[in-house]
Amino acid sequence: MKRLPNKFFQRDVLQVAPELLGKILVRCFPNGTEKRYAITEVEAYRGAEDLACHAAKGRTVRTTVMFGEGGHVYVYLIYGMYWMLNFVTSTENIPQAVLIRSIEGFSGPGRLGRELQLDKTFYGENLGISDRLWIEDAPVITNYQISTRIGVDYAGDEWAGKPWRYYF
DNA sequence: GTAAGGATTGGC
DNA sequence: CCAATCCTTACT
Repeated sequence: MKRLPNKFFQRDVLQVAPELLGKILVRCFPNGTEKRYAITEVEAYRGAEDLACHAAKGRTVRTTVMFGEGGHVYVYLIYGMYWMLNFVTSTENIPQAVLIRSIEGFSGPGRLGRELQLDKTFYGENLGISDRLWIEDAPVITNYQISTRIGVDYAGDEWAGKPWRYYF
Protein backbone atom coordinates (compact mmCIF):
# COMPACT_ATOMS: atom_id res chain seq x y z
CA MET A 1 0.00 0.00 0.00
CA LYS A 2 1.13 3.49 -0.79
CA ARG A 3 0.95 6.46 1.56
CA LEU A 4 -1.05 9.38 0.21
CA PRO A 5 1.19 12.43 -0.36
CA ASN A 6 0.17 15.81 1.06
CA LYS A 7 -0.58 16.85 -2.48
CA PHE A 8 -3.68 14.64 -2.31
CA PHE A 9 -5.06 16.97 0.35
CA GLN A 10 -4.06 20.17 -1.37
CA ARG A 11 -7.24 20.42 -3.45
CA ASP A 12 -10.74 21.68 -2.72
CA VAL A 13 -12.27 19.93 0.27
CA LEU A 14 -15.39 19.01 -1.71
CA GLN A 15 -13.17 16.99 -4.03
CA VAL A 16 -10.98 15.46 -1.32
CA ALA A 17 -13.72 14.48 1.15
CA PRO A 18 -15.57 11.87 -0.97
CA GLU A 19 -12.27 10.43 -2.23
CA LEU A 20 -11.21 9.72 1.35
CA LEU A 21 -14.01 7.16 1.72
CA GLY A 22 -12.54 3.67 1.72
CA LYS A 23 -8.98 4.96 2.17
CA ILE A 24 -6.92 3.30 4.90
CA LEU A 25 -6.16 5.21 8.09
CA VAL A 26 -2.97 3.82 9.65
CA ARG A 27 -2.18 4.41 13.31
CA CYS A 28 1.09 3.29 14.91
CA PHE A 29 0.55 3.22 18.67
CA PRO A 30 3.20 4.05 21.31
CA ASN A 31 3.63 0.35 22.09
CA GLY A 32 4.58 -0.32 18.49
CA THR A 33 1.27 -1.84 17.38
CA GLU A 34 0.21 -0.73 13.93
CA LYS A 35 -3.51 -0.76 13.12
CA ARG A 36 -5.40 -0.05 9.92
CA TYR A 37 -8.96 1.19 9.54
CA ALA A 38 -11.03 1.98 6.45
CA ILE A 39 -12.59 5.44 6.53
CA THR A 40 -16.37 5.14 6.26
CA GLU A 41 -17.79 8.59 6.97
CA VAL A 42 -16.50 12.14 6.51
CA GLU A 43 -17.78 15.72 6.49
CA ALA A 44 -16.41 18.73 4.64
CA TYR A 45 -15.88 22.11 6.33
CA ARG A 46 -15.19 24.73 3.75
CA GLY A 47 -13.59 28.07 4.36
CA ALA A 48 -14.15 31.21 6.40
CA GLU A 49 -17.59 31.69 4.81
CA ASP A 50 -18.87 28.34 6.03
CA LEU A 51 -20.51 29.27 9.33
CA ALA A 52 -20.33 25.64 10.47
CA CYS A 53 -16.54 25.68 10.04
CA HIS A 54 -14.52 26.71 13.08
CA ALA A 55 -12.45 28.98 10.81
CA ALA A 56 -15.56 31.15 10.27
CA LYS A 57 -14.69 32.80 13.59
CA GLY A 58 -11.43 33.94 12.11
CA ARG A 59 -7.86 32.87 12.64
CA THR A 60 -7.40 31.89 16.28
CA VAL A 61 -4.90 29.76 18.16
CA ARG A 62 -7.13 26.75 17.63
CA THR A 63 -7.89 27.25 13.94
CA THR A 64 -4.47 28.38 12.73
CA VAL A 65 -3.57 25.00 11.29
CA MET A 66 -6.59 25.14 8.97
CA PHE A 67 -5.14 28.24 7.34
CA GLY A 68 -2.00 26.32 6.45
CA GLU A 69 -1.53 23.89 3.58
CA GLY A 70 -3.34 20.57 3.23
CA GLY A 71 -1.93 17.34 4.63
CA HIS A 72 -1.80 18.37 8.28
CA VAL A 73 -3.95 17.21 11.17
CA TYR A 74 -6.44 19.42 13.01
CA VAL A 75 -7.58 17.97 16.34
CA TYR A 76 -9.62 19.63 19.06
CA LEU A 77 -11.41 18.61 22.23
CA ILE A 78 -15.21 18.80 22.24
CA TYR A 79 -17.55 18.64 25.24
CA GLY A 80 -14.53 18.21 27.45
CA MET A 81 -14.14 14.55 26.53
CA TYR A 82 -13.77 13.78 22.84
CA TRP A 83 -10.91 14.45 20.44
CA MET A 84 -12.17 15.13 16.91
CA LEU A 85 -9.91 14.14 14.01
CA ASN A 86 -9.74 16.38 10.94
CA PHE A 87 -7.43 16.60 7.94
CA VAL A 88 -6.64 20.05 6.60
CA THR A 89 -7.19 20.41 2.85
CA SER A 90 -6.54 23.03 0.16
CA THR A 91 -3.64 25.49 0.24
CA GLU A 92 -2.46 28.33 2.46
CA ASN A 93 -4.99 30.92 3.60
CA ILE A 94 -7.95 28.83 2.46
CA PRO A 95 -9.21 27.26 5.71
CA GLN A 96 -10.76 23.91 4.88
CA ALA A 97 -10.83 20.56 6.66
CA VAL A 98 -12.36 17.11 6.47
CA LEU A 99 -13.80 15.77 9.71
CA ILE A 100 -13.34 12.02 9.94
CA ARG A 101 -16.68 10.99 11.47
CA SER A 102 -16.18 7.25 11.54
CA ILE A 103 -13.91 4.38 10.61
CA GLU A 104 -14.62 0.71 10.11
CA GLY A 105 -15.74 -0.84 13.39
CA PHE A 106 -16.26 2.43 15.24
CA SER A 107 -19.24 4.72 14.73
CA GLY A 108 -19.01 8.33 15.77
CA PRO A 109 -16.10 10.78 15.77
CA GLY A 110 -15.73 10.73 19.55
CA ARG A 111 -15.29 6.96 19.75
CA LEU A 112 -12.92 7.11 16.80
CA GLY A 113 -10.70 9.59 18.63
CA ARG A 114 -10.69 7.40 21.73
CA GLU A 115 -9.77 4.28 19.74
CA LEU A 116 -6.88 6.09 18.05
CA GLN A 117 -5.75 7.56 21.40
CA LEU A 118 -5.64 11.07 20.00
CA ASP A 119 -4.58 14.06 22.07
CA LYS A 120 -3.40 17.61 21.53
CA THR A 121 0.06 16.49 20.46
CA PHE A 122 -1.48 15.47 17.13
CA TYR A 123 -2.36 19.08 16.36
CA GLY A 124 -0.49 19.98 13.18
CA GLU A 125 0.84 16.44 12.59
CA ASN A 126 2.11 16.10 9.00
CA LEU A 127 0.42 13.11 7.35
CA GLY A 128 3.10 13.01 4.69
CA ILE A 129 5.96 12.27 7.09
CA SER A 130 4.42 11.22 10.43
CA ASP A 131 5.50 7.84 11.78
CA ARG A 132 2.37 7.38 13.92
CA LEU A 133 -0.54 8.51 11.72
CA TRP A 134 -1.00 8.52 7.98
CA ILE A 135 -3.33 7.52 5.13
CA GLU A 136 -2.76 4.81 2.54
CA ASP A 137 -4.33 4.64 -0.88
CA ALA A 138 -7.23 2.33 -1.72
CA PRO A 139 -9.76 2.02 -4.55
CA VAL A 140 -12.19 4.92 -4.82
CA ILE A 141 -15.70 4.27 -3.51
CA THR A 142 -18.30 5.22 -6.11
CA ASN A 143 -21.60 4.22 -4.50
CA TYR A 144 -21.49 6.42 -1.43
CA GLN A 145 -24.35 8.29 0.25
CA ILE A 146 -24.66 12.02 0.80
CA SER A 147 -26.52 14.00 3.46
CA THR A 148 -26.34 17.20 5.44
CA ARG A 149 -23.76 17.59 8.19
CA ILE A 150 -24.47 16.52 11.76
CA GLY A 151 -24.81 18.84 14.74
CA VAL A 152 -24.35 22.15 12.95
CA ASP A 153 -27.87 23.59 13.16
CA TYR A 154 -26.43 26.65 14.84
CA ALA A 155 -24.82 27.62 11.50
CA GLY A 156 -28.21 28.52 10.03
CA ASP A 157 -30.24 26.89 7.25
CA GLU A 158 -27.97 27.93 4.41
CA TRP A 159 -24.88 26.24 5.80
CA ALA A 160 -26.45 23.50 7.91
CA GLY A 161 -28.31 22.46 4.76
CA LYS A 162 -25.21 21.84 2.63
CA PRO A 163 -24.96 18.18 1.47
CA TRP A 164 -21.38 17.86 2.66
CA ARG A 165 -21.50 14.59 4.61
CA TYR A 166 -20.35 11.51 2.76
CA TYR A 167 -20.63 7.91 3.93
CA PHE A 168 -21.19 4.32 2.79
C1' DG B 1 -10.41 37.54 35.03
C1' DT B 2 -14.70 35.35 34.19
C1' DA B 3 -18.43 32.99 31.93
C1' DA B 4 -20.77 30.44 28.28
C1' DG B 5 -21.10 26.78 25.21
C1' DG B 6 -19.60 23.13 21.90
C1' DA B 7 -18.52 19.26 14.49
C1' DT B 8 -20.61 13.83 21.14
C1' DT B 9 -21.80 9.87 23.64
C1' DG B 10 -23.95 6.79 26.82
C1' DG B 11 -26.91 6.22 30.52
C1' DC B 12 -31.38 7.15 32.85
C1' DC C 1 -34.05 13.57 27.76
C1' DC C 2 -29.65 15.15 29.99
C1' DA C 3 -25.20 14.97 32.46
C1' DA C 4 -20.19 14.44 31.84
C1' DT C 5 -16.13 17.54 31.52
C1' DC C 6 -12.66 21.06 29.90
C1' DC C 7 -10.82 23.90 26.32
C1' DT C 8 -11.58 27.97 23.41
C1' DT C 9 -13.60 32.15 22.74
C1' DA C 10 -15.86 36.45 23.83
C1' DC C 11 -16.70 39.79 27.06
C1' DT C 12 -15.99 42.79 31.26
